Amino acid sequence: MRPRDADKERIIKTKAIELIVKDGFDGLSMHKLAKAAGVSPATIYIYFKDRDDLIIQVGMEEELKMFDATLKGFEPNMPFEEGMRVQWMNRAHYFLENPNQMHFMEQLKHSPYHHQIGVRIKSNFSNIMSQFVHRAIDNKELIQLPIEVFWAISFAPLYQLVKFHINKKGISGSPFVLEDQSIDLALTIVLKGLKPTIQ
Amino acid sequence: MRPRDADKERIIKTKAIELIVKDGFDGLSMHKLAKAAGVSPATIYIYFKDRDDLIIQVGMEEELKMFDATLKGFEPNMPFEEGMRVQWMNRAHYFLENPNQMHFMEQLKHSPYHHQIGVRIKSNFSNIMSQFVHRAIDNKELIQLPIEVFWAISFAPLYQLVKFHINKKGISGSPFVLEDQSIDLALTIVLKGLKPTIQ
DNA sequence: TATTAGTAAGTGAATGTTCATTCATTTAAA
DNA sequence: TTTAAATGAATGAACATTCACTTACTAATA
Repeated sequence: MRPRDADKERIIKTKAIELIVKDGFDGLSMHKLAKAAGVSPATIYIYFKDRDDLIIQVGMEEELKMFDATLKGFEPNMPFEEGMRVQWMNRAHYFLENPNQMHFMEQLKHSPYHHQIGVRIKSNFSNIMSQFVHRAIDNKELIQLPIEVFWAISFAPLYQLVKFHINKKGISGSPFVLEDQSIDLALTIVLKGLKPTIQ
Repeated sequence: MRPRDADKERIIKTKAIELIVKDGFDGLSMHKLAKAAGVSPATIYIYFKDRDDLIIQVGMEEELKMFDATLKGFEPNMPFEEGMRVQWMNRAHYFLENPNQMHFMEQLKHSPYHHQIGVRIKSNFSNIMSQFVHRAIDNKELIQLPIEVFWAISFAPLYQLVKFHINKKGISGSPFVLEDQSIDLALTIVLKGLKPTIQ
């Protein structure tokens, strides 16, 4: 029996992300993808049931990779500030080193495919975050607040900064490059908002 | 001479947004749109040069409407906290009342169409915001920081909360409804982070 | 070790569908 | 009567997917 060429699945997935980032989901045709991957259109259907299955599989894989990267060196029982710093740096570095993946994930997140992806991954991840948040609240390192509010304040600013960086443009369309200094500043402000005021 | 039916352009634009929100840019076909709008496919081409032009025109119109809504009752020389509160409430209410538009704008923002839209609008808007921020910094109501960092911290959390609300799901996929109380709490935290600490 | 049978990988061309866009014609308002 | 709006059918390109076929590898056999 002839074995599968592991590279082929890899290159198909990679090129799919590239095409989607360049031309949107609109721009992902199976013929263009086959050509970009140096493969027959029929070959794609050996690895993926159909176009939707391809997009969903790629989405799930990327989501998983992102979570892995995010949680590197993170423990839910870390001191609050340290845990936040680890998460920020993990995310920032992963996104800055993988702009295509970040861009793809953002497109996916705002597309109708999103809700078909990754319930298992997400709930596992959010369990860890939930532990982290509740421990920090109990320890009076973090004010009392719903997890969604925590999430929005903690990470949405970082994502926005990375998006500016990836688009190479800030507000008003002026050139923008994200420096470590700005990441630090933003994190400091976020932490100041989230930590209880000492009386 | 027979005049244009103003309703027709209106309904084509509205249905385009609906279709895109439901099925993504992928799902916007001119035939489906024509059928949804109760119009011949050829009619669409009276109002719009082609599919791209339609998307871009709709995008520009929505961006403009959003900015108008955002700036209602806002003056760049307002006290910092008051200005922030006005902006938050304007945005929150506009998005919550126009979930389709919000969803559409978010899809657009992460698509390849985005960079073709609204340089003029954006730079006008960001001038106003820039004035507001610099005045607040000069007045010591706001710490010194780059405008992109300000933007990311100030508004990304609100957008994230609204997205949770529109998806009806928080992190982990648990049901979520955005209440005024959470908006207030989030704004309070953001302001605490942004305002200089009194020594 | 050499040969071969079996099997799934891999293919290019073909299929039928759907797509964006145009065209010849009709309709309705000025 | 004139003019542009409005149309349904037509056009050709691009689309996702399939199919009949070839290729390359494994493993059983001699």
